[in-house]
Amino acid sequence: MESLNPTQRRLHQAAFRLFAERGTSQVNILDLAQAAGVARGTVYSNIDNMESLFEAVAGQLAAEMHERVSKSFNSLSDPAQRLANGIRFFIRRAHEDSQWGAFIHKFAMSTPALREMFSGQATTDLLNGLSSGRYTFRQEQLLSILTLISSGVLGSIFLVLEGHRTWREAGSDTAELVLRALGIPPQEARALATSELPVLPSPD
Amino acid sequence: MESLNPTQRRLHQAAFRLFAERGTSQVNILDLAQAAGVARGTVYSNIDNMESLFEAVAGQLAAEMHERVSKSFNSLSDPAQRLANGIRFFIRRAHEDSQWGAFIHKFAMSTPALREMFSGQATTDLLNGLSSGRYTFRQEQLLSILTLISSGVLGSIFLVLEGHRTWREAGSDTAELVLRALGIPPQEARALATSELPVLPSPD
DNA sequence: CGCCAATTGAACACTCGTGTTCAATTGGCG
DNA sequence: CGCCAATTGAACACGAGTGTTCAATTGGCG
Repeated sequence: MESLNPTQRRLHQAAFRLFAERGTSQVNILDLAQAAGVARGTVYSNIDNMESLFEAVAGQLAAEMHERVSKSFNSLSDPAQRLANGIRFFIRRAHEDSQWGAFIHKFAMSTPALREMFSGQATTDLLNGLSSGRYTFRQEQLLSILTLISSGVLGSIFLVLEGHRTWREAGSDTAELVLRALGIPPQEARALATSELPVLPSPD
Repeated sequence: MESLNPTQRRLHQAAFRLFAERGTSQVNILDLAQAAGVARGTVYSNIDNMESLFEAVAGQLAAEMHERVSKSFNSLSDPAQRLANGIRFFIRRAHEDSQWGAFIHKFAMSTPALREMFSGQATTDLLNGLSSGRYTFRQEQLLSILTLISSGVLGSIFLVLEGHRTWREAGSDTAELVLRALGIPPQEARALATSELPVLPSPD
């Protein structure tokens, strides 16, 4: 992952936009060149192929989001509050940057870097919450729970992108439902899910 | 939706298989012809184009599943038991017929017929359960709940297809978590989610 | 100013897929 | 047996995209 020159940066940004809007298979070299404001020849001399470009873009997005969420979690110790906030961070960001949302919604499950972004932090938090008695579930269910959370967040992002719900509604609903599923009492689940949501820290 | 002659039936079956395995954009006419054991010319004289073929296949699948699930529900009045069974029907079937599972997982959200299959029955059951006091959620949350259920089932199907969990585990976990999210007491949620699951009735 | 690396954009040769046409073949049925 | 509709498979004419090459142009910098 060499650092990028200005032309490569423009290509990556344009690629991100096009992938988000159309999906990988609908983006060709000419589109990319035009979107980046660059000649076709320049594309070939700056990237290897679409596939590695996609991996690079997805990896960058995953790393950036993971870092910002982790940073925000430094000041939170309660696993349930972290989970409620994590869920809402993703949903709010999808609303604030619909290209980001569309990209996540399309590709979150399709490449390891993005899957990891979703479940990495959550896994340890779930286990912490379980051993501290905050959650009540059986440990064998961990994978099913992670899946429900990831899928649920993606579904909510879709809802928000389509305009069926606001990010606040979708975010707090999803967080509340997940917490209830994990054994948090309804009233507390609701409080955690509707608490003030901090600004996501900026990356380095 | 004219009824199909034998050649068309073979084409639809082959298309179903290929769509499930590769996704729509990776299936071309020649592949389809070979998979159906038919000449390329025969394809063109039996179907209009890939898109309408896909719609037909998806519509047929949705109608068949919807009918079978509805039939099974005739003998169940408890909305929570219906929901637990509905969730597990989908997950078990994905296991028993992995092509079916792959098809659903890829396309469940991409065409109206399949979306309807997922949420049609569930909507009325959720509202019944709410007004009968079986569930505790706020009515504005209905859409978020439907999304969580649909997404969760799809995620579980993926887990089962990948071999990360058995259908029994994924099915009962998902049903249990959803019921808990809806306010069913944990112990009862578990009982409903692990109850004997009837055979899915055959279509007409 | 003049150098040099990067960019430009046209031209090529290629692959793969679509959709059409059509003469020849097949096979089920009266 | 012979008819006729369906199937076959090859041949066409396209269009779209890939990846390469390269002479000409640009523009930042010493």
